[in-house]
Amino acid sequence: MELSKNFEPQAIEKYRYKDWLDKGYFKSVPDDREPYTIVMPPPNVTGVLHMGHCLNNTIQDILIRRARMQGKNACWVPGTDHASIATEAKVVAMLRERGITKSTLTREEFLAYAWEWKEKYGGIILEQLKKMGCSLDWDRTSFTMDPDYYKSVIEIFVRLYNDGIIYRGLRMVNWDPVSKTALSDEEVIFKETDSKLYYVTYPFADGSAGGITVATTRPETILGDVAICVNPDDERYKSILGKEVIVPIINRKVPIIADDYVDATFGTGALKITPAHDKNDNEIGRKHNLKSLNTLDPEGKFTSAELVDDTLSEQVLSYNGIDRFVLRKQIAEDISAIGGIQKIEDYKSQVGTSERTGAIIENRLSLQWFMDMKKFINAHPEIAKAVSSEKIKFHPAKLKNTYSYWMENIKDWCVSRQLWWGQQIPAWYDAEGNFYVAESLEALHNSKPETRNLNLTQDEDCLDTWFSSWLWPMEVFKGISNPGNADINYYYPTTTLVTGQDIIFFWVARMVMAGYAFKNEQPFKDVYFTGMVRDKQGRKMSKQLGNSPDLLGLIDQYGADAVRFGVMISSPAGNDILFDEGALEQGRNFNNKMWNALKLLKMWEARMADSGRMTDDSNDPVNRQLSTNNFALLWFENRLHEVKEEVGGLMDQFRLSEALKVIYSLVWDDFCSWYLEWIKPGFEQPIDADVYKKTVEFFTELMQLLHPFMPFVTEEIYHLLEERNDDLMVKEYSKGKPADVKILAEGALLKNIISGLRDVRNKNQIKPKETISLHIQTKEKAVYESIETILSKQINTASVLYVNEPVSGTITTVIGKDKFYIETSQPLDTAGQKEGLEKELAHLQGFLAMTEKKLSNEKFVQNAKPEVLELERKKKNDAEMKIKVLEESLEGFN
RNA sequence: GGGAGCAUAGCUCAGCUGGUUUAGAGCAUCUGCCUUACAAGCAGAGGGUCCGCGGUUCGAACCCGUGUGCUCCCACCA
Repeated sequence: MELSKNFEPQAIEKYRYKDWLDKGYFKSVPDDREPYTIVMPPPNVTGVLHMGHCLNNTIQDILIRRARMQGKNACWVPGTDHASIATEAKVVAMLRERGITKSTLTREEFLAYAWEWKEKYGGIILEQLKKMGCSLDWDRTSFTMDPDYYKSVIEIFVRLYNDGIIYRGLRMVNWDPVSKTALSDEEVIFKETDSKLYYVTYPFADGSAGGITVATTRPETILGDVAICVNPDDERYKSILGKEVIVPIINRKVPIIADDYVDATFGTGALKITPAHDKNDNEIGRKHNLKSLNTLDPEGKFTSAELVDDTLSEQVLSYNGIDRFVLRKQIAEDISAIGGIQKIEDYKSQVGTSERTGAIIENRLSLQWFMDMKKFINAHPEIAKAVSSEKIKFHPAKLKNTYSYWMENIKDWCVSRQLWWGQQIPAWYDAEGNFYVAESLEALHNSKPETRNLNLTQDEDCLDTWFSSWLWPMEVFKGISNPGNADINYYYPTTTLVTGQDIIFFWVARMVMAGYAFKNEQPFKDVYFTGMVRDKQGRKMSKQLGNSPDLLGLIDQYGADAVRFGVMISSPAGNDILFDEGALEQGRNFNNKMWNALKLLKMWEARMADSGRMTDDSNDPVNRQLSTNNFALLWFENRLHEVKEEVGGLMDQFRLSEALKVIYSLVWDDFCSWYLEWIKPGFEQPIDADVYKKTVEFFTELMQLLHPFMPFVTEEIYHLLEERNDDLMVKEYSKGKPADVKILAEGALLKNIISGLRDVRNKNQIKPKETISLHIQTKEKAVYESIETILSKQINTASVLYVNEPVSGTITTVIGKDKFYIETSQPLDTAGQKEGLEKELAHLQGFLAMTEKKLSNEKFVQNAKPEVLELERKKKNDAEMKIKVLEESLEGFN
């Protein structure tokens, strides 16, 4: 078989994925094995794959593939989220392009367009995940608006309403004027914004001179002012408390009131009160029984509709329909024209924006549905404890605090959204404004027959997306719609959740709540939080910066395995990862390295000597090979045991990038650079069949160990190494064995000596092809017996001899406790060598002094643990011995 | 304003219970090699005030205090 020069991923990935799929390896049904369950955080139904998904899903695939290979029943559930705001915004934009405005459509017409859009673009991202090799159980693909799912969300809403947890109320909410909906507090992101602080004077109403000056960033709300508020202890204003002032332009008389809330040190110490447009003003307004005058419509444009008690001038009426930010400047100018502006300062303030649309949030008084979170949590005390008690483990653990803090300071959740795409709120209103909550109109009529005669209309609004996604780990197994079914009983609680720490409140915390409240059980055992994927300079990936790489392009260019390697190699849990294409290159190179090792083995296979040919003839090259390779085989076998153990421990602790590093180094360094070179037969010589067989076994084990990280290349090599009837992805790991530390130490010594002598060759400019004669002066000749042939091959010696005295005319070096003399035809750099030995000696003398200082410290000898003390003595002895050897060697130069 | 975390080689990070040969890895850099698997490679090397200061200890990258710088979360004084 002719293997390509380099690993060529494209064709292999396609074929391998299809093969796995066809064989049903991704499928899971309940059985007797231990389940390992992951529910994928459902991406937005119209989303496309980006680096965040890539990282997140690679991690999940690694965990799920490992669990599968451990013999567990691995189940990874895919799906998408209807993502009401984001999707509706996209549909609205699509309609606008076609010249259709949402307001001209009925709800049914709009939803028809939305579903059409969902069918067309929904799930693209799931197809893209296949390219990454994700081993998802596609038969279980779920969507948060599937019929059963929809019903479950409604059912939960009704249940919570009946329990008195969900209520309807007129509250100040976060209003997104772009999508024209209320938002929960979590959906508001505060951003530092440059703005201006306007100092506006309100003249006294009684005509007396002067007035009161307030500082405001929002002149556009002035027409809704109902009072001016100062701190009761503020001496400057005590005398004018209770006086009235005139609101500029609209000429409304408003009182000067006092409230502790006002900070006398900020601005002028006087605050204008606009209860309709600010949360705190609203509070003060309620306390002081003030009117609330709304001056902005749902789109954030001025409206005078509520200003019925005022005399509206032409000027005020002319503001109607003007956008809030245009109006801000306009009103500032108009007040300035009548001399009402004292000064304007530059000012930085935190401005709330919509998480989805980026629009600046307005505070708006509106009737919404809320969930009383304190009441809800108090009804289920496990919710607050689950994370702090580590019943649910967070990785990294530091995020526990974030979770607890949020739980302890939780506020009511606004669950209604003024959108159509989502679960419509199951509440019906009669003509008198009474409302009824039920799972359906029919259910309502059945439970309350008197409602049959009423003319009822359903609430137009739908529920927050997170009010459906919080049921995800349950409802993907029909845990709400069909409780007690075989799937939910088997797969729930799920094992691990992998998600971004940015949605810890939105989603993770709420799933914990839902799990305990509706299933009386935690939703998952471990949560692995990923950080954010940033670019090389540490900037967030964004469309504006253009630093968001085209993932599918990268997969085409480097291969899926290389991309997976690249995102995993430096991404400890919870840390942001800096995306660097160099890491992908490293992954691709790694593929090639393994591919070439495979090619080497295939070459050997073609020239393999039959084991049966073994004779007693020690001159037979194959016979000789087996005995000398004995050490290499033993050593690598034990290295394998050691690393398997180490990797297992790291994976259990979710230290995935470290596990990958360890495997990478085992494959590249230990297997390719050391082991394969040690057993490599001489030019055109055959390899012993047993050595070859063993090597194939090692290679197979390496591929198995690496498989969860790089599934395609490992599966391919697995099949190319030997004819197989099974597949690597479902090959169970064998039980680990303890490593023999003595063999490992010998291997380490051998590597040390080889490196040391190669360094000597390098420094003395001995060409690689030039052979040397090596003389070893050692007291423990036995140590070298098993490694001599390997050593000889690796540093290209003509002969290895053991001596008891220095050999003159050679290059001397000291490694460990032994002296090595290299005989070469090259002219000797005596001075250079002497310098090298002196440098080494100085270093050792420093080291010795340090150990001596410690050992002569009585307190150290008294207090240190015996093993520490013993180690220190050994260090001292070793150093002394080496110094002696070095000094002897240096004598040769005098 | 409140809280959490971080600071180790040029970069990204390990360093777990304070002692493990006077601090490790990968990438990058430098030197030498087209050695019959691999130049996307091989062999080797250099590179550190473990952020500053103080303390605890026989012993500190690690513990404590303090300063500085950065990151994140929460709150939102107009």
